[in-house]
Amino acid sequence: MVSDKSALADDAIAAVPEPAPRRRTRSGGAPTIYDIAQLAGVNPSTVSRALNQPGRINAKTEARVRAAAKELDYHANPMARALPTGRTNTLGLFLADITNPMVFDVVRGAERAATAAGLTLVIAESQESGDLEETAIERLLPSVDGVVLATTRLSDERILALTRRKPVVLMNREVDGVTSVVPDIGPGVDETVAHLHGLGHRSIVYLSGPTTSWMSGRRWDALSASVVAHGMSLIEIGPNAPTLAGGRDAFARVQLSGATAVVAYNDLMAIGLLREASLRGVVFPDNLSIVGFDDIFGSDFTSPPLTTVRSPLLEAGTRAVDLVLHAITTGDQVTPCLVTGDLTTELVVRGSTGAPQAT
Amino acid sequence: MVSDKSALADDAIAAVPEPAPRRRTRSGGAPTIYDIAQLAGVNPSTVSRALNQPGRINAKTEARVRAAAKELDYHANPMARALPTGRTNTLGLFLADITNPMVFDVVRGAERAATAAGLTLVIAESQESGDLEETAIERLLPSVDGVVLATTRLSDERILALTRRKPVVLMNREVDGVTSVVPDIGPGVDETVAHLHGLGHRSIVYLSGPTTSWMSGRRWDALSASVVAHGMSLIEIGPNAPTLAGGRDAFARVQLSGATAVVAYNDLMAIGLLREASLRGVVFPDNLSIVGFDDIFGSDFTSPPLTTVRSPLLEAGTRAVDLVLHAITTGDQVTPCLVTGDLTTELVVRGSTGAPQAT
DNA sequence: TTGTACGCGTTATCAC
DNA sequence: GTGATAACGCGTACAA
Repeated sequence: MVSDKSALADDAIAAVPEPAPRRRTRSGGAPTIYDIAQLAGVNPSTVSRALNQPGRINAKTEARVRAAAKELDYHANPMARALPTGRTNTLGLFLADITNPMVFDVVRGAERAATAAGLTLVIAESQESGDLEETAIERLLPSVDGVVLATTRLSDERILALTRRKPVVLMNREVDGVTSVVPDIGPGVDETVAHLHGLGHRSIVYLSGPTTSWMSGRRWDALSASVVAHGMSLIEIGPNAPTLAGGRDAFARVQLSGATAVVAYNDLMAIGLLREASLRGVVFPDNLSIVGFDDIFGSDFTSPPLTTVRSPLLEAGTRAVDLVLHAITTGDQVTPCLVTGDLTTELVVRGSTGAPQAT
Repeated sequence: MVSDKSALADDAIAAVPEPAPRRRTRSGGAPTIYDIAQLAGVNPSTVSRALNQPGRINAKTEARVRAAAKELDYHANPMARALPTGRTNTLGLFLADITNPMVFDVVRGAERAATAAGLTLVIAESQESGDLEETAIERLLPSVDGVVLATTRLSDERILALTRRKPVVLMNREVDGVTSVVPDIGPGVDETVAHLHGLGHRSIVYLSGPTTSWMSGRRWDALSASVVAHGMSLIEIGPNAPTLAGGRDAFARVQLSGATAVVAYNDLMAIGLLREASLRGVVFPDNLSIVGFDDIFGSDFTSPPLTTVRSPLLEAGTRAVDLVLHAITTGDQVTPCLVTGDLTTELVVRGSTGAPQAT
């Protein structure tokens, strides 16, 4: 059920030296504190102390223990350690799609905070599948001290249920009773609408993401509000896959709509649309203006470069992990909250937007 | 040391309903088979069997156990399970830089193979730091059944040492005694050199990556061999950081060298150089031709689009995990080998290469 | 079919 | 300062 030999067959396989012998101790497993204890002539519990509470033990004994540990290439088993302590020193970051460059900054921010706290960050992604996400979380949850759901596709109920098992922080989504970090899209969206209005556009098409994306809904809401304030109109085309292909496939409908300005749910879609439109002879920004969200890797080297709403994703990732850490250290007794304040968005104007030219 | 309260202060924090109560059983921890046993009126070991060996137990008892488990929202603790069995059903994928789009396909390939085998893939990245990689591996190794090192910065010795602890498969690198998966760069490089030669170039500059990158050295070797065969010359500029910035920063030296054609260690560097050069007035491909490696996300929408050597990264990721799986199931008694055969590379010609124009 | 008892590697709580 | 011993949650021979 696991793998077949064919993986090893028929290829250009060059045999190499000796198949290194694994393991070197009695039980056949990795060296344990018992092995060290025996080698150093002390009690296993002394070994544990020597390694975890430096100084609180006879210097000579400690040295002997450390020497033995080094010789055996000993490494504490985190799982055995987690059993009595209940702590794994590990944090889980769950992503829906690791091939969306938008996660770069989230990961980096989370990593920075985790590393600073001496914790290891493990990343799992679900390929946009709620089921895969479900099982990944189920498997990993007991092995981590806390969790950040960066772009979850789970239902509100499932998320709330997780909350009762481990500290959970949500990103880019709000669920009642769950701590979450979501940048304030208001400023960026207002800038966008004002920018388009100033260029002469009177109507905007919103290319929405998946219906399971909470953030896609919020961006629509923010656009709606802002558009009204500017006396403009707004129509939705969607839902679409939040990918290059999703944007590309929406081109026909966009053209049919006669839109002069499109705001896409994210940069991937915006770029997908922009490239397909260019291929079909659309001239940017004369015939069409496009705005995306996230300011991802690559959004500044399309032709023309993409105007987009930038979010402080690195900050957000850091903040999310900090909140998990806080929940862990305070014994999980933290009031669910929504962090939004200084995480604001801004419009980055590039070449994909301009005044509509009468045809 | 872990986090300060400031993370929670001063921001726009909206308090939300009840801080959900965590945990619901005696010991204060997550529900265990003991809780289920008590609720179902059976022995803990019966619970274990009912859950792991469906059918091999009284149907009525099993039903009762399952009902109790569902009611308590029971989830087996993978760490406690791993202790007696020695298996975690988890694979580790280690990356040097998750912000390099080159990892997209590697991750997807690895995920596909892991999921097919019923295992969960956890990803860890080291931000190009050998030390961070070291500690991440140290922490995670005991918690996984096997490991894929996709772009490791570890020394040969350290890698070989890991081999003695858990099944390890290397990607994009060869180390004596370690199983590895490395695409055959020969064809792609030969095509590249022939392509440039055909355009009229007589000299090539190689923008090398970090000295810790094994693959950077191999690409140099392959270029050397091919260049000689074509009666061309080759010079190296480097080492450089394998990033956009690395390519950008190399521009001055490239210009100084008077090169007409540059082959960069990877697409990130190629794109960085291309963009900087464009900014400085270089006209592509008349003044300069650039070729990258990997065919990453975004390499097809630079101006001009990037000519690059594509590797079967998805295939390679799948293959690497299959090999780990094989090592696990056969009890680790696998001869180290090198898979290279059907993993071949090819040149993707785009607009960044052309005939050099006399100035 | 089900219960008993032990081990997995570590930490923590006792004595000494 | 150090040694013995009991958990931690689960799997599993072995006995019943």
